[in-house]
Amino acid sequence: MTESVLVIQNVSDLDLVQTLDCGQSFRWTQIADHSFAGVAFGRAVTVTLDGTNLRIENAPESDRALWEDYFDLSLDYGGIRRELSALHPVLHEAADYAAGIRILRQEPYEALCTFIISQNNNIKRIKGIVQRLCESFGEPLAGGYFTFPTAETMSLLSVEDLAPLRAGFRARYLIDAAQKVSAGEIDWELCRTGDYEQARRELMKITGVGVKVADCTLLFGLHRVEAFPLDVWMKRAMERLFPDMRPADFGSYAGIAQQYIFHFSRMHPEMFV
DNA sequence: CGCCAGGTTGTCG
DNA sequence: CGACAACATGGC
Repeated sequence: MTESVLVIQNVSDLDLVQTLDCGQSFRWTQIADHSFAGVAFGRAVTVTLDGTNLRIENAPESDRALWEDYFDLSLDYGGIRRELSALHPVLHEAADYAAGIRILRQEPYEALCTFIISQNNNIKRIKGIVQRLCESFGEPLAGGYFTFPTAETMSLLSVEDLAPLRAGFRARYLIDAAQKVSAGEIDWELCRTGDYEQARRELMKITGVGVKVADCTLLFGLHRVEAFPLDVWMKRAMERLFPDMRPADFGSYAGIAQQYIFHFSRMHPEMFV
């Protein structure tokens, strides 16, 4: 079998562990120090960072733009980090600590579903449910991987069909999301480019999607980098580390600041005891 | 065994 | 509005 390798050169501000294992995507498995295996856009690949070379195995040259886009390589994270660091000394510290995080440009429906699953749940178990969802209803790929199931496929399922996932009370939310998305009731273009509050309300038409799941979907699925999702970690961090800051104070790249703070906080739980 | 997890919903005051 | 229990499941 022929193995195609795509190499993207001169990549900066990227740490695969920080980016792929920081709770924005639940589809990647670490297989070596700087190497992950996973699926995005229906393509199963292995990604490895050798210095400033990002190697993507099992990817044809024609997918170069797709992977550059997925890892958000056209955005100047160094510049954004300097801008954010000037806002607050603790944000400066968090940004330095998490400097290798990039906001992935995931598929909107996949981001929506995985963050529906994330509610009142832990990352380990979220990954398990997502994996069972793909194995059960996605399309098989080489190497034992599976695509993320489409909204159309999932819209034909019932809550009982999802029982093997052990998603609990979230199962009916997934079905509602699949039905509304497949029926065209969710305007992705509005979510991507419309007024932020309107985009939020668009997603909150789905049962089980509140403010936080909407914010995560907009940030990780539609690259609305002004989104500032507030989960339990972020609420603690805002109280303890940024008592003088409001979410709006973080500006148009608030979502990137949010990821820096989220990762920094999660890696330093002793700060919140 | 009890607490908690990248929350949302429904209900009650 | 704001507070608060219920919701399934399983890791620790």
